[in-house]
Amino acid sequence: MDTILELIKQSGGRLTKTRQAIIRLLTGSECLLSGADILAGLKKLKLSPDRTTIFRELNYLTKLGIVVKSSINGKDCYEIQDEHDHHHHLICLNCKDIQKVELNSHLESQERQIKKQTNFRITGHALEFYGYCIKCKAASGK
Amino acid sequence: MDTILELIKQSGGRLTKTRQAIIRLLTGSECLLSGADILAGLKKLKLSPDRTTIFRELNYLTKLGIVVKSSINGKDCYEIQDEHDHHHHLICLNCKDIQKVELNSHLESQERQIKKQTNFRITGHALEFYGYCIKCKAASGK
DNA sequence: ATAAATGCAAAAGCTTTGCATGACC
DNA sequence: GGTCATGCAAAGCTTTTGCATTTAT
Repeated sequence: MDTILELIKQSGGRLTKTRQAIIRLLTGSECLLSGADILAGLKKLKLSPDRTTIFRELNYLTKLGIVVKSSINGKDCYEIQDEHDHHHHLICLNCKDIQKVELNSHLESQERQIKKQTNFRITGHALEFYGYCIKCKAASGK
Repeated sequence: MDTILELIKQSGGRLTKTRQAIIRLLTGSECLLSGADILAGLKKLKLSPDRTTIFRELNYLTKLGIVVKSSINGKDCYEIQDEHDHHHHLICLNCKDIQKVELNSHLESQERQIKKQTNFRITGHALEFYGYCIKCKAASGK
């Protein structure tokens, strides 16, 4: 958290209320948040910035590498970049619920392999499993 | 290809020109195609259906399980569902180019593990690596 | 003949841009 | 005081919906 604020100041950014609240929301979240999720979270904190501000902020944080952006169901979703918390997501095709899942995966070694083979510089990855959560299994037609 | 057409007929669907052309485009494609990509491909074949038709068609094929939909850069992208061709994607953050990559991955066994642990019914997954392709490495600020 | 597919117009979501105003350091 | 951040209005892009018409079987 402190390193994040440091990074922002270093790059000439300011520590506004909204910015700090957004970072706190993302840091505290167990899962991916959309622009709308962030907006809802801020309202609970008695902050009501314009949607424009949210998106500008999220793009700003993405460019600084503080958050990671991914696309789910046509929406941009964001989460804090954290080398140590390595997880992925289960996305229900019926209720659109997203849940976190931990994998003891070999993705890191595979990334190294890909780098060698393709010369592509990998800066991150997203792994999403699609299907039906417990509640929606019935609705899925088996 | 024949099994696909069979599946469509069985479910009461018709084999229209556009539908067949879309399936051929997706079957022939090395990579994920967006709605706009499909539209462009059809124009080359002297077909110019409305955008609406494309999206309706892609949703239809998705529901039948013939194609798989995923979200990339805020756009819905589609590819033919193929159990045997198991690959993933490298997405350049700069030029948005998508390239295919083959992984000798352990994802299948991990899917089984997740099923046990969470009771989530997994029907598919998407693995995307983000970063910078060879051409764009320079533009990325190293 | 019947049900499915299409085109067109319109709207709905989500995200971005431009510009003037206001806030942080 | 200068630069960064914000709000508002408007536009952009992708996708969806409704309805009347056409087409495949």
